[in-house]
Amino acid sequence: MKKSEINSIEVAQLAGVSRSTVSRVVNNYANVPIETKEKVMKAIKELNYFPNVSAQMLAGKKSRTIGLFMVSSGEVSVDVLTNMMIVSVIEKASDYDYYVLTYIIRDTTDKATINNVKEIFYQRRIDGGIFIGTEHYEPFVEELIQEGFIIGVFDQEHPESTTGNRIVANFNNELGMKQATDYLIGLGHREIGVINGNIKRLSGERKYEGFMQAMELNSLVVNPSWVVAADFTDEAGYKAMKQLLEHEEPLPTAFIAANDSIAFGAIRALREQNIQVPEDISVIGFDDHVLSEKHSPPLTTVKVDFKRLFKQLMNVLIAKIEKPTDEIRQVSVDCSLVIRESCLRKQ
Amino acid sequence: MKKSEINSIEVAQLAGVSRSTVSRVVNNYANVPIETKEKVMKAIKELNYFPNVSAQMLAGKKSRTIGLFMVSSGEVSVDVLTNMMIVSVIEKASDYDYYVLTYIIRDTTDKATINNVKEIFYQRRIDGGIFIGTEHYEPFVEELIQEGFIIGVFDQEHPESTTGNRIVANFNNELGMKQATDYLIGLGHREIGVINGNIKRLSGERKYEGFMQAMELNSLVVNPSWVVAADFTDEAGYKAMKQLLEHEEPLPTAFIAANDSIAFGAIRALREQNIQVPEDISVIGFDDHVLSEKHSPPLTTVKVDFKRLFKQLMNVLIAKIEKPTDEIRQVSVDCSLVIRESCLRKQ
DNA sequence: CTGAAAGCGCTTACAG
DNA sequence: CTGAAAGCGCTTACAG
Repeated sequence: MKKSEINSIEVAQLAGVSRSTVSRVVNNYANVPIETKEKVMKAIKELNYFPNVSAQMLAGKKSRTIGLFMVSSGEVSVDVLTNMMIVSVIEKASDYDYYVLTYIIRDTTDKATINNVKEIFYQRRIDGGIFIGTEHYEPFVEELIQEGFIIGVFDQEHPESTTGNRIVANFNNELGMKQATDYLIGLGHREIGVINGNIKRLSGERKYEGFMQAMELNSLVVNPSWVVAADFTDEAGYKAMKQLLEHEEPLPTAFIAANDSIAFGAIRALREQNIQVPEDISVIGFDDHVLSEKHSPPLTTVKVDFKRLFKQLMNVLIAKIEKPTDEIRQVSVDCSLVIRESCLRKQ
Repeated sequence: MKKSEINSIEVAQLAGVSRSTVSRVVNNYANVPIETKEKVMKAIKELNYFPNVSAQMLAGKKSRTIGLFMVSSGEVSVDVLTNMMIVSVIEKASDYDYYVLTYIIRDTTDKATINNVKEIFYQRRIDGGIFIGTEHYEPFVEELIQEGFIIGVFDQEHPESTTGNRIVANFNNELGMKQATDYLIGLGHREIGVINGNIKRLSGERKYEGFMQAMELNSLVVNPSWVVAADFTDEAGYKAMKQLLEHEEPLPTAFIAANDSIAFGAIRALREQNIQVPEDISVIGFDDHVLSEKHSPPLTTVKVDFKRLFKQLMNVLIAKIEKPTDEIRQVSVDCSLVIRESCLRKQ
C-alpha cells in the first residue's frame, strides 16, 4: 500500500494547530478566526489533504450518497427510457454534491439480490434510496421503510398510513389516459381498444383505470375482447396484437397502448397483417419515447416528463436526508398530449 | 436517529463469544470451528446484523465500489450509446459484488468538477475508477494514476512508459476504418471523403489515420477538401456536411463518417440538397448505433462491441484492485463490418 | 477560540 | 481456537 496517505495529524502539525482545529476548518465551523483558518487551509493545500470519508462517516457524518435501485429483467442497457431516468437522478444528485450508487435488480424474487439491496442500506453505504420499477407492493421495500431508511419510490401508490421517510413519486396516469381517450373520441372513434402494461405496476393499473373511466364518462362501452394484456415492452405489444388478430374478427377503430414501446410492437403486428396505421386503425401511445418522433408513422402519444419528476423527487429526498421530518410528501407530475401522425379522424 | 443500530458487540454477547470471533466468522476465517460459526451466524440472523462498512474500511477493507466518470457536455441522458456504456459497467460490476458510483463530468476545464473527481479517489470512496470520454491526454487523470490509484481509461493511447495501475481499453479503430474504406473501394468508389470525429480523442485521431492509411494502401489520393472536421455528434455531422455543400462543387462518391451520429447528420444535410443516399452518394458510419438499423436508409456501419470491451476492462480492473500487480495490461476489441443499405456500387 | 480525549464500529496481529 | 487490545482517521462535546 501507498504510505503517502495524509491525515489530519500531519495537517495539524504543519499548520501548528490541533486536529480539532483542522476538523473545524474542514467543516466550516463559525468560530475559527480567519488567520487560523488560512494557516490550516494552506497546510491542506500543501499536503493535498482530503479527509477520509470512512472516518468521517464513522464519526457521524453522512455519506452524501444515494442508492438508485432499478428493477429490470433483461437487457437494461437497451432501454432508452430507463437509462434516462438513471442519468436524471445522477445529474440532479450532483447538483447537491451527492453521489449515486446504482444497483440493478434483475429479479425481485431472488433472495441473494434482495439481501444485497438491504445490505447496502444497513451497511450505511447510502443516506437514502430510490426504487424504480418495483411492483406495486414490494415486501423488502416496505421492510426498509419500516426500518426508517429514507426512500423514494417511483410509481407506487401512497399507502393509507405511512411515515415521513417514504416519498412517493407518480405521474398523473389517469389524467394522461383520459386525455388520450378524449382525443380519440374527439376524432370520432367509438370503438377503442387498449393494450395494457404490467398490471402489477401501479402505472399499469392506473392507466387502465383511467381509460375505463374516460370511456364510461363518454357513455362508451368497452368490448372486453379489445382489452388485451401485455407488459411494458415492444415484444409484448407485438405478441398481444398478433394474438388478438388471430382470434378476433371485428377490430376497434383505435387502440391506446399503455406505453410507446407497446405501441411500436402493436403497429408492427398490425402491419404484418396489412392493416395500416393510421389509415385503417389509429394507435396512440404513452411516454413520448425518444424513438416516437422518428417512428413511422410519428407516434401520437402522452408525454411524460421523467426528468422533471425525478428532479422533484430528488429535491424532496435530499431535503429529508438532511433534515428528517414526519411530514408526508409526495410528488406528482401531469402529462400532456403530443399529437403526431398515428391517429386519424374516423371517416 | 434510530437507536436500533446493531453492532458486533451485541452479536458477540448474544452468541456468547468475543467481537474478534464475530469478525472472524463475518470474514470467513478458516480456523473457526463449525459450532462456533453456527452460533455466531444464528446471532447475526437473529439481530439482522450488517457490519458497518465505514468501520470496515477504516480498519483496512476495500469499499468494493468503483467510480465511473463520464465526460459529457450537454444532455447525457439522451445519448443512447453513453447510457449503454454506463449500464454495461454497472452490470459487470455487480457480477463481482462491486458497486458503481457514477459521476458525470460536464466540463473537464472546470476546477471544481475536477476537484470533486479527485476527492472521490482521495477520500477512499472507491477502490478504482473508469474514465470514459476524456481527451487523449488529461492532466488530472495522469495525476491520479501517478498517485497510484487503479484506473481504467477507455479510448486512450498506451503511453510509452506507464505503470501497472493504468489499464487501457480500446477498439481497434484503424482496422475498423480500414474495413470501411476497403468495402467502399470494393464497391468501386475511388473518390472518398471523411467526416472526422473529435480529433482530440484518441479514437478520432486513429480513425482518421486508419482511413488515410487504407487509401494510401490502395494508391488512392484523398482530396483535402473532402476531409471535414466535426465532433462525434449528429449536429456536427449535419453542420460539417452543410458547410461542405455550400463551398465545394465537386463531391466524392462516398463518405466515411467517424461515427453513426455524424452519418445521420450528414445524410440529413445531403437530403436537404436533394442528394440521395445511397443513390447519389454512399455513406458509411461507425459504431452500429441502436438507431442505425432503423435509419432510412438502414446504415451500413462498422460495429463495435461496447459491452464486450467494458466487460473485459472490468475483469482486469477488479483483478488489479484485488491483487495489485506491476503487469501492464490493456484490452482491445476488434470491429466488424455491418452491411446494410446506405452504400451502393458505383456505377 | 482551541486542545485533549472519548467515541464511532470494525479488523487483526499478539498472546496464550 | 479465541480473547484483550491497539489502531484505522475522523468529529465533537467538554473544559478552559
